[in-house]
Amino acid sequence: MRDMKRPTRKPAAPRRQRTEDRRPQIADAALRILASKGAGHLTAAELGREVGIADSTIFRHYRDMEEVVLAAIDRVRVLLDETFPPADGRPLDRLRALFFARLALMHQHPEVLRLATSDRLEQVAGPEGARRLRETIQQSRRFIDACLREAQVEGDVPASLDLTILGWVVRGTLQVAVASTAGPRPAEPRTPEEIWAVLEKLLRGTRTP
Amino acid sequence: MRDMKRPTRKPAAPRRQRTEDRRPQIADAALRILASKGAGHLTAAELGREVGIADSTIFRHYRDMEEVVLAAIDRVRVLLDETFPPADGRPLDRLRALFFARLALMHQHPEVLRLATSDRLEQVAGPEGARRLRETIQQSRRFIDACLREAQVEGDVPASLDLTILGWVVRGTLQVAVASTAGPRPAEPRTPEEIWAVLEKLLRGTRTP
Amino acid sequence: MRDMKRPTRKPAAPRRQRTEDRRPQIADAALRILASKGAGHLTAAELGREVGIADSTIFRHYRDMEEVVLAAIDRVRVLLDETFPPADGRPLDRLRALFFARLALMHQHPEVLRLATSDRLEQVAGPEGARRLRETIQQSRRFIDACLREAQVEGDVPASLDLTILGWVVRGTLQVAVASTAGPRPAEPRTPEEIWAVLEKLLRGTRTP
Amino acid sequence: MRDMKRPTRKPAAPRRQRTEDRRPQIADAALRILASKGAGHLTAAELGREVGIADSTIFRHYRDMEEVVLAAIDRVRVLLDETFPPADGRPLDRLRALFFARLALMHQHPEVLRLATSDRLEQVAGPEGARRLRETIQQSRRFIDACLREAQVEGDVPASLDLTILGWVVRGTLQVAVASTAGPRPAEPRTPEEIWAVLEKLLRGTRTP
DNA sequence: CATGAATGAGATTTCATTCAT
DNA sequence: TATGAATGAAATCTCATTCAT
Repeated sequence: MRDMKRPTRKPAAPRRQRTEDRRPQIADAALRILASKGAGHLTAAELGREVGIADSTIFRHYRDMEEVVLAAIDRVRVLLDETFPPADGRPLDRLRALFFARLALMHQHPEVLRLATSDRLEQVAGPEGARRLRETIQQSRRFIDACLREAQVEGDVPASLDLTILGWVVRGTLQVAVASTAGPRPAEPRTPEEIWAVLEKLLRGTRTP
Repeated sequence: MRDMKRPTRKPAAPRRQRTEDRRPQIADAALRILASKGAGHLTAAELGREVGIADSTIFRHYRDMEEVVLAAIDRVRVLLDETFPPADGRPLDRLRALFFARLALMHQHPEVLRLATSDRLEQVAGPEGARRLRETIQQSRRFIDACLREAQVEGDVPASLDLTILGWVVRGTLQVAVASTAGPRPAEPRTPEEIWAVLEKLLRGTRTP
Repeated sequence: MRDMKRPTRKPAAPRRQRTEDRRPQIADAALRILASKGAGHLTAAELGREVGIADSTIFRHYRDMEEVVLAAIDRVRVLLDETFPPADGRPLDRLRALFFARLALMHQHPEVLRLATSDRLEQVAGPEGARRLRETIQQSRRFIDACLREAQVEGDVPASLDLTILGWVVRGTLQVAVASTAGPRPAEPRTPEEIWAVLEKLLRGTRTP
Repeated sequence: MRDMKRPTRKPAAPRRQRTEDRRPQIADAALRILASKGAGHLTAAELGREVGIADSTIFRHYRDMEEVVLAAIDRVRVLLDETFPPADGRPLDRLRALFFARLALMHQHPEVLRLATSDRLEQVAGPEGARRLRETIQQSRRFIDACLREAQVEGDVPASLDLTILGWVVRGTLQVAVASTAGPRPAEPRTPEEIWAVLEKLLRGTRTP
């Protein structure tokens, strides 16, 4: 009710498309709504409006709303998966690559940011969605921890520091950095290079004798 | 009135309490629900069930649901406010004090964690709630930045490192640490001392000559 | 909800009064609300506010809201009853007296107007209230018809005219006159004398040879 | 969505009709309820029962209850508009035509009577409905006044009589006549001809020299 | 006598979902 | 494939009324 006038009508996508084409359209629309208006606005009606079809048509392509959310989550998972760099090279370089790829992804797809950090989505997505989301997050965690472990072995990062906690530092920094630089116009923009430079110095040890 | 049909009224049994007592009970229940089930489950019915009163009774104590959420937010704000240490002492000590206080708070009140990090609560809380929440978050940011700035001036933290980004590191670490150690049974528990030790070493510079 | 702010607090009548005193206060308040805001706003809460007591206190003095409305109706009935002039004198004079008394009453108690003409009140008041209301209206009808009948007998009004229809003319004129001159600031005010003059001329026959 | 619990959905049996058909059905039902049971009973549930659809279905065809009432009012307005006779002919003839048309309308559509005379509908209808209703009433007033003014000019009605008050007489008579002859079984039925005959004689002046 | 707390019924409205066309 | 009509469940909120204090 609050915001009743929504004149943004999509350009009326060509009618009658195949399910194979509609499904990603709907999942993307869900992602967009999730990002711009929040889970509370992700309704069949809103979704239909965004895609340019009737709300009831959603259910020709997905069994129910839960499936739609699941599909949206899976799109995020794919995008996030693509940010994992190849397993070769020096560990801190791999970590930097992930860092850059994540920041870039969040800039191109701010929707993903919301999904990835929204701890509440779990409840929207139901148990299955939560599971998949957790899985993806675990994957990131494992990748980061592996990099750090190797970096300690190779002496790039002081071996005296608790690995788990180092992982928290890296993940936390990434989270806040993404949240602080994505979005319409960040208050204090920093380039990925600047951010990584600081983080790498911290990890390597910054004190010169 | 309207209809004049007055069917069986139940004897209205249970507890009677004063509004002064009920209001915090309701606000706390809201916080608990928010934490355990998410904003989507924060309904008057659920709230009533949690408190042990009828859903309609909620509205004797709060004008509407928005006011309930606002009250819940304010409880969080008070708790968070209390974690700011006095402004004296060395900057990194002040930072550590905040760090410990926040971790302790989140252990005692895991609900707060959810609220404080839920980016979507804004939509639940409405514009006013969002404003208050942002205000509190800004406050933390400013406190941390001030500590880091002083620490740089005093030479505890390398002056060459970008202050803003350092702030992201600290806030991020705190966020992830809280999320990783609060909750029912954390996978890899760490004491606040351990966490802070790592973070402080990173900030001071860990490389020995 | 629409109009939430109602700063008009009554001067806080002395607390603790006897039922005998409270009952008329409540009935009058009901009348006032009915007049100013309509039947839809006649709620126990509003009533309590108007009287200066709690809503639940209403039910110490009246069994339920229906009784309150009934009491309000009875107050109107009393007021209307007092407008019936004595049965002596010439019939058109008696009619004029009623006319004047009714107009005066409606000016002093505009609430009455609303009640008396609100055909819908019947539904608010329930069957009993409707009955009493009809009774009062019947009384007026009979009085007017009696006057007109005698006037015809005495030759003041042409005997050729249908008595029933003449009654409709008189009652209709009275109704519209009251509605048009009562109220805050009537668009085209007329004095009772002016109104009656026209009506009497019509009844007596205005055509001069 | 929110909860994902999807209990037994009934097979959703009865009639399917187009919105174009449903809207007038609903508006008419509203009119009927308004007439028979009063504004207090005009609820979505009652409306649905009257039309034969679920209450929630109302809101597929009208945005909210206010729109329903507005639609009902507009139906009345159309019906009343159609009772205005063409502007030619002698003024008293035009007046008689309106008189007859109104009486006929009220016999065919007794609901209209209630709406047209319900002074409290304004609160049910909201400001916009009240405005439209007032507009229609003004229109009648102006038409009647114009007829009377011309009739005075042409000498059909004594010029000495106050025009405004004459208008009140005519409108009042029409109101009471309608109320007295419409409805299930009027106590003292009169034909439109009989009613008009009396009124016209009064207006023209009945006294023979 | 007075009140504040409590409540069940019901009103409006939203929403996911089904079904006939 | 697409849709509009229909629906039951649930959410928010109002209100008359009861009861313990």
